[in-house]
Amino acid sequence: MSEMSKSILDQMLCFEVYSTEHAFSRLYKTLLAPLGLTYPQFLVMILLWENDDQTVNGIGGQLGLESSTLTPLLKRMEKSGFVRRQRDAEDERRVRVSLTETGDALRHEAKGIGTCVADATGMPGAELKALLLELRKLRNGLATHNLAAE
Amino acid sequence: MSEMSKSILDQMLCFEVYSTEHAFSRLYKTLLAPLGLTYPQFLVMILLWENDDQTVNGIGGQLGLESSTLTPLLKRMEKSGFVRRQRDAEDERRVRVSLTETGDALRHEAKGIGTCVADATGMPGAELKALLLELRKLRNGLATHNLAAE
DNA sequence: TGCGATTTAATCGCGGGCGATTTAATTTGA
DNA sequence: TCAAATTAAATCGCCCGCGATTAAATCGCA
Repeated sequence: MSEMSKSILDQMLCFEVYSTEHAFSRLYKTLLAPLGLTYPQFLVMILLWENDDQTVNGIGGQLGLESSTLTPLLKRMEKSGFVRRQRDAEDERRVRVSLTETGDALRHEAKGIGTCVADATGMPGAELKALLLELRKLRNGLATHNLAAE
Repeated sequence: MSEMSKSILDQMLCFEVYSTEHAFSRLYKTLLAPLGLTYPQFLVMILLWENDDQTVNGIGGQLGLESSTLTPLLKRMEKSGFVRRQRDAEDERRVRVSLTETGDALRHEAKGIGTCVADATGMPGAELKALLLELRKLRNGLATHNLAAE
């Protein structure tokens, strides 16, 4: 596959990214179901565990999600009892999202998940790390292009 | 970042895959909108352009999608006039999906898209190819694990 | 032969995901 | 000062994605 055209390469790459994401999603679904979290909800939790009390846009910026996606998602998380949503007193346009006791405690139950997934990949840490960096490069390239188009 | 734990690595990797997929999806959306296709619909078209007249399960197997996802998607594609859906006379359980004239002709209009995306990545072909192989490895690892869990 | 098991799509309900639009709060600047 | 521009979330309609279930056709085997 050395004389492959760029466009065929792209076709295969977009397919790989597409199906790898689905594979991750499926794996996480089974691991997260006992905790009562979905995969995107888990990503939000990771951000909040790292840095509690963030705005909707703040979270959206890090995950690349619009408020039209996040608002209903956060409402479901609120209903599940993991987060609180309250208007910022300083700036009433903003909604601040923060962990409840339950949400904070969930951190410990989620402890083993990462290692479990890393093992499921069947790839050594060094290789995963290299892949991570390549993906970041790719994403930055695409993001730059998406921005330029506006 | 050399003494990173496997679970942190996993967190970052799943995030990268997640957001890279979204970045691809957004880019394709803008490119495909003029053709009247969505990104998953485009993936189906690629399969049919390569190999016309496939069953729902055949397509689903290649894309990793369930009939519960494909049936409505294919119905929308049929309504758009790109494919035909008809019961297989040999085996009435099967539904065969085939290109219409319009769908086949669309192949030419989609010509430039691959190159366009490959350019948008801002990465040289060799690097993309290497990334492709790494992703395939990762996906196969995850898929194997998902199967083993059943 | 005929009946239970299997296979194939379709359906349903729910949770994402986004573009376009709306509403409300804040900022800007004439 | 105060009206226009901007910003933050929310809402709406549509498309995807899956698990669970269903309906129908086929297969397999006693």
